[in-house]
Amino acid sequence: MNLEGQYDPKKVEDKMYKLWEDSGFFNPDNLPTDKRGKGKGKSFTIIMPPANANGNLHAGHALVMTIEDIMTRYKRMQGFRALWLPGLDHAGFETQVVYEKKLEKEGRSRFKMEPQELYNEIMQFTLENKKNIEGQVRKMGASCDWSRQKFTLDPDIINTVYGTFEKLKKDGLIYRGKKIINWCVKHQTSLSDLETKDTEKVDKLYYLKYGPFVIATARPETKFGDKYVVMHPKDPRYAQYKNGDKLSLEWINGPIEASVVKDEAIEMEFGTGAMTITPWHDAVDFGIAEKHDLPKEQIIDFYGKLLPVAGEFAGMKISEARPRIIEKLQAKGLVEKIEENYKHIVKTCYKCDSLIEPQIKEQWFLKMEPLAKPIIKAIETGKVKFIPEHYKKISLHWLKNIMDWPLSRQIVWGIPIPASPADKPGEVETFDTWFSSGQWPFATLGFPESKDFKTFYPTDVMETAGEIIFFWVARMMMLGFYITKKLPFKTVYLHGLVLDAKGQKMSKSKGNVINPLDITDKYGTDALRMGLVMGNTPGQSLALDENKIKGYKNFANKIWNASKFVLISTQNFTAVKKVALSSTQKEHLKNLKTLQKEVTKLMDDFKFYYAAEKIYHYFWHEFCDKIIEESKKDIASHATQYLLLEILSASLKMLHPFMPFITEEIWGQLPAKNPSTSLRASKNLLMVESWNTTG
RNA sequence: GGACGAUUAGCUCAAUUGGCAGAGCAUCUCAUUUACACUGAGAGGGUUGCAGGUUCGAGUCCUGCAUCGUCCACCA
Repeated sequence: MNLEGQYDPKKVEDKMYKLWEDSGFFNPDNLPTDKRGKGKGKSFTIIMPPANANGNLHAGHALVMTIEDIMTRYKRMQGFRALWLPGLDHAGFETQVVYEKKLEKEGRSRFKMEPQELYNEIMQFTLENKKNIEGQVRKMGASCDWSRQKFTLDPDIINTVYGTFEKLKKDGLIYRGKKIINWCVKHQTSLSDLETKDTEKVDKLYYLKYGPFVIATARPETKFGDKYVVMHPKDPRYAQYKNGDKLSLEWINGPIEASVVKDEAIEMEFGTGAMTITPWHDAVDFGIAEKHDLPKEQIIDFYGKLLPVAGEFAGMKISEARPRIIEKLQAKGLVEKIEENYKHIVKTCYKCDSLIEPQIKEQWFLKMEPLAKPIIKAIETGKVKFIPEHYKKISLHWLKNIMDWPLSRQIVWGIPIPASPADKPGEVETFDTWFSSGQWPFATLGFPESKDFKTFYPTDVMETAGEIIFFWVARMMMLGFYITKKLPFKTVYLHGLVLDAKGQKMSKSKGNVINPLDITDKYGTDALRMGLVMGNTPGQSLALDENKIKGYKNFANKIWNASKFVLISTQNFTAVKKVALSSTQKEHLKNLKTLQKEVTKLMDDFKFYYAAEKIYHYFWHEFCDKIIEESKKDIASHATQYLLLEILSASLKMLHPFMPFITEEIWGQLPAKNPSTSLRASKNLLMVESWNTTG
């Protein structure tokens, strides 16, 4: 009897993980083939969202590991050939940003480094993190198949990515366009719309005299080249002006000739209802210029400084130039009024919060509409199931309004875009990192020829954060379907954010970050896993309270002690053919079976929070508080001992997906295979035991 | 401006899809070494955000409103 004292996770976890890993059962090819369960050797696949190899495991990862491990262990016990394929993402821009911060601390800068030198350093950094994260994933008890682990920069993955790019090109879906993009001046790269965020800013709104018109602008520094004044065709105030009218007027640096353009894009209510356009530095203006075939001129360079067109202001930064330009305009009597406290929304870089400067740049774009079409249909006809369901609407809305995807990033850390005629010789152009991760399910399984692809694709469940539904999930569906003609997964399960105990978003600046490894150290992995799954409905954010986890540590100890009692009390238990159960005992077994059915259904419905609660409640308040207490009256009875062993073993099975370490440890100490009960402990690991086989 | 979610015990959340509103934590009372004090027995705590409607029956379905949150599109 080794169940001494209290449950000590430290004595069990590392040892147990090694035992599992050495068993080879994380690899579905090694699973026992004599399964009788529901799965009967069918495959079950989850591709792990590849963790960014640029830091440590955070609470969100811990949640991913917990939910996906629960699914995988459950299906494995049901007799499926369960594959959970782990991976890591080079996470292009994200990682480069992390590394740049590191460089900054060391007083260095990426712009003073040779691209290859920078690439090599980041690779080194990434490989170190990769090792780190692999250890942390193991610590969470993840039963994933390490032999199939993939990294987004593996040669075969890169090949797949290039193959997709070629095919897209051949089908006319890739084009090189000179379009307006989001430019981060600090990071010196373009960003997709998803990589920018909106920030409210208070500025001044300047009303400037532009010939007979008054135009409102918050950005006078972009106005040097403005030669078109636009108004709504139905605006009665400007009825006298016709599209194409020319007029001469005095502007910032002298007289110019301007033309009138009429366009519905103008809001009559805003400002004066008339505006000039700067197609190079504003998305709306760009659209108007495209529509009317107007010339576009760059005013601000890629470092945020004014170009020679600004005359005396050339070379100045925006912040420096703006007040001086206004001074000059005031001196010329061209400022009608200045509205203070003008609140508006500006785009900022989602990493560094600096203002996005829209720029026109030649880039690779992917036409999304043809890719989105079949996915819209698939979602509408229910070919893919969303959990929770409302993500269906969210996805459809996005897909139906989809924009072309700018694929180019001006960073070294990533997969280089092949044969890229970059704007300047020597300029780097790599794929947006989501272009490679968007191909993850089929790329990791070795599309098109490998046996794995044929066996495990399409995958069963894509479990990831609701936050990245557009970034990743939608794109995986589009690229996956485009390449393989099949949707990459049948079910999308989206979890919410993990928040701190007060429901606040965790952030380094707030200092409320909960490190899952600290929790594991303090309370054990099983307790953390329970804390992450209990009360966690899909899609909803979860407040992670340390007290809650402490409660599940107590539960682990409860399991430990109850098992101890059962094992000590049944030391002399011997098998007989017929067990003479009392009617109460029969009732207990019947209730157990009912519970098994309920839990199985809840697991099948992805209601892990509810299944966990059922088992928890049953084990503690039914088995421990009632059945064990009752048993003390006639603990010597054969039937009583049989009942205790039966319920204990069935409970361990149901608990295993949630609390794998403690249940496996106790399972190993149950009496050896016994023909009169369903116990068959000595040969098999619990992780490959059959899910429901009591009675 | 559009969409989506949330609103249930002091706190965090359930309620297996229309059938007796329930858990954990917290609080209070009792038990005092029991397999387990990381414990046990019990108690208090609710007009399910508001106003209507459908129904034998509504936390659940319908309509409107309020508050909080998230996402999308945007005004120079």
